[in-house]
Amino acid sequence: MGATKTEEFTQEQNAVAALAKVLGHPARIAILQYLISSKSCITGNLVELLPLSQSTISQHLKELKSVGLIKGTIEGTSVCYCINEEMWEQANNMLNQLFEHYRIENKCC
Amino acid sequence: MGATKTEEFTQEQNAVAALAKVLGHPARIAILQYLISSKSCITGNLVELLPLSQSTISQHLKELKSVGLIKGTIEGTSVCYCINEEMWEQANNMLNQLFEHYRIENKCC
DNA sequence: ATACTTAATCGTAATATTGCGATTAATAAA
DNA sequence: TTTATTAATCGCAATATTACGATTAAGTAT
Repeated sequence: MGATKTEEFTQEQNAVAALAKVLGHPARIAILQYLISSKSCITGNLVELLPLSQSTISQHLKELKSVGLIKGTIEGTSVCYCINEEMWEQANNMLNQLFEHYRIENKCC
Repeated sequence: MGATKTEEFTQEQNAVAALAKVLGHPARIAILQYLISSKSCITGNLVELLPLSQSTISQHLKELKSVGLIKGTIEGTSVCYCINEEMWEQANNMLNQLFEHYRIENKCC
C-alpha cells in the first residue's frame, strides 16, 4: 500500500490533482512567482534566491516542467526557464472549473 | 533530511502551497466534486462511491477539513459534510491571484 | 442494558517526497 | 587541451503520504 490509486479515478480528477500536487510546495510557488515577476528568464538566480541547494532546486524545476507549467531553453551553458503560456492558461482553467462548479444553490447543514 | 523547509518561505507561499497540496490527490478532488454536485450533504455515501476504505476516506476528509475547504456537522450518528463557502471563495481567490499575476508582457526565450 | 450504526483514530506497511552532497555532462574560456 | 561554469542526475537519509484493518467512541435502536 502507500501509492495513490490513480487508475481508480477519472482522467480529469487525476489531471487536476497532478497539477495541484506540483503547486503544493512553497519553493515551487516561489519559483513561479519569481518567473512571473522577472521580465527576463532565469536559471541559477534561483540558487541565490532560495534557501535550497542547487540539486534540490533543479528537482523542483523538473517537477514544474513535468506538468508543463514552465519550459526551459538551453542558452549556452545555462538554462533559461519561463512560464509556459499555454499550460499556464489551461491550468488556470482547470482549477477555475473546479471552483466555479460550486454555486450557492447547494445549501446544506 | 526530507521535511519541507516551511519556515524559509513567506506565509503567502506556504498558504497557497498548503491549499494546493490538499487538492493534490484524485480522491480529494472526487470528494469535492461529489460535494459540489449533490444538493444535500454526505457522509458514508463516499464509502460506496470511492474505491477506498472507510478509514482512508476519513483521512482524506480530515485533510480537506484541515485547510477549511469543507466542514462537517454531526447529525445523530453520522456526519454531514459540505463545502465551506468562505474558504472555498478564498481558495479560489488565492489561486487566481497566482495565475493572474502572469500577463503576456513578460516575453522571454 | 445490549446490540447496531457510523465515523474517527491507532498502528503498521508500502511508497513518495524533500533535501543534500557528490558526480556527471556539456558548453565556454584560458 | 586544460580549466571553469552551469545544470542535471545519482545515491542516500529523513520525513511524509497513502492505504488498510482493527479498535474505539458515541449515538440509536431494541
